[in-house]
Amino acid sequence: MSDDLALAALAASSFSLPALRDGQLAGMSALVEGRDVLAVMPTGYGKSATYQVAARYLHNQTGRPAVVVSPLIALQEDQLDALTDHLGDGAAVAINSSRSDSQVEAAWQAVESGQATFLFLAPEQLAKQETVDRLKKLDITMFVVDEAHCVSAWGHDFRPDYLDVGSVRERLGNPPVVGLTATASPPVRDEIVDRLGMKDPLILVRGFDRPNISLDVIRHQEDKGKRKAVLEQVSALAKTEGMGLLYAATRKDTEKYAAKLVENGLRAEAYHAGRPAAERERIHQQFQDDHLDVVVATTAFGMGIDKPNVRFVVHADIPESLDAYYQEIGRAGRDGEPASAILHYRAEDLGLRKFFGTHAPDPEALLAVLKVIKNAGAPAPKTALAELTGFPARRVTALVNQLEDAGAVTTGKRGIRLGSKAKLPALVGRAVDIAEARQRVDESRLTMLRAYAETDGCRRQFVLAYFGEDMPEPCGNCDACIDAANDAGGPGSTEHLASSDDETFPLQSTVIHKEWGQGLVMRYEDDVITVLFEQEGYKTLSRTAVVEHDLLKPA
DNA sequence: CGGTCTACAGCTATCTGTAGACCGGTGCCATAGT
Repeated sequence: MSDDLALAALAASSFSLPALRDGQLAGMSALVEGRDVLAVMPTGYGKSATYQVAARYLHNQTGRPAVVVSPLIALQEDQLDALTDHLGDGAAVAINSSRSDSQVEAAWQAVESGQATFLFLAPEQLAKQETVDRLKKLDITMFVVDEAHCVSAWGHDFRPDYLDVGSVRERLGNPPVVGLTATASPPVRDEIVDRLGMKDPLILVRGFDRPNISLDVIRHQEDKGKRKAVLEQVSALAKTEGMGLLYAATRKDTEKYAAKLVENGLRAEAYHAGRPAAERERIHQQFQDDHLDVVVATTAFGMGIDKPNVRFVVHADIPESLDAYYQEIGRAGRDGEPASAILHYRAEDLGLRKFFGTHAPDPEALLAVLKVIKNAGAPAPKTALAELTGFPARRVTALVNQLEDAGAVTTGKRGIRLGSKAKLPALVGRAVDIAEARQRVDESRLTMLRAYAETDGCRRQFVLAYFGEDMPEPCGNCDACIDAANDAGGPGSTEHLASSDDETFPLQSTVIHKEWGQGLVMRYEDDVITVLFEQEGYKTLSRTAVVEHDLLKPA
């Protein structure tokens, strides 16, 4: 179509992209036509270009801007710089707490006058009604949510304003929405689609398999032994292979490992959110400039990193999910050259992750908020709820989110009001049920990480199945495959995958369990079937039991 | 939930073992005080 040609020409002339990759053009055309898009692509694949070219194209035609919701101010600044390079000064502006009042006003005027194509915001900015009102007048061409998995991972407790992003979109008159993320398993994808209120979205999943990254898991009994093994391995890798990342669960551990690595003669730095901003920036720069051998980091280090020559990513502790793990190891080997991902695993480390995980719902607090809303008799703004309940504003937001999930309240233009005529305790009950279901799903995601660490089958097949991708043959580039090759004198693994020999419940087919409801078949290994249920999360069933007791039915 | 830090007992060691308290990730933003 002529749109496609024009988009490709614009990508080449204004964004220095002479050739578009598979998926990019499809995403651009869909956006230009006003369709919602969810792009699941690795960093460096060109997710950003997809919406940027489309937004620029529409801006050229209409003079209207696009809004980009992005989680980190530092990331927004990087994007701003890149867009300024391509499109010139003033093509993109940002509104956040680092800007003075006059800078904020100038940014508004830049988009209102039609000069700027892009307006970047953190989701917290959207909590202000006047911001939403002013955005609405812009009649934006599209609503972009960058790092869209944050809607699922960060929304509920940590940055609750993420969960309101969908309702903001609605209040803006439902402009086309595009979600961008580098990693999302089926339940996370569903949650993004749901939270952002996407209708019949084009879902683009590209570049998932990273065959040049070898996968290894090293199991440990003792904490001491694990620490020693991590240090020895990272020292060896840094000396022979090149630079890499070491992820640890706590700030203190990053400091300890970094100090030991320096003792071993390596250029290593600890990176976590407790270090002063200037030091974090310095470490980041040294990393980019190849002046460090190892960055030892908490989860604080990562988003927006696109460095080609990271040769290894070692985890001293397990992350919270396979989604997080795959995102973190995906920072290795971007240049396509061989790289290693090694997970040091102790079953006891799951304890810390449970502690970090979602907290149990608090029925009394939920009821207190509902009572205040009911007594108000009119829509109540969040600030009023905080005052009346005595809870901090953030806690109110988290509680309201839980109530909103249950349909107990709705957020409108003037504030929050009851969304149901049912009795308050019944509404609280519903909210508690939903929050508990979420907790079960979170715990099952952790269980899947454990299963990855403990499987004897091909690890890449396991990971790809988790993301809903079928990989018929074992990869030959993970510890399980290499062990199997050594044992049997040939390639292959103990993995048993059902592709054609199990017609009843094929991979990715929908099944029904009488207690757990509808689910998606994710994986087969020996006698075990893994099914992802909406309310329960990942469950494993014995194939023999399924057959004998007729536990599953095709949907 | 597990790791680590602190206090103190034991009984005279500038020491060693251990019970029990305490702590643990990610970043917006607003607001108070120099």
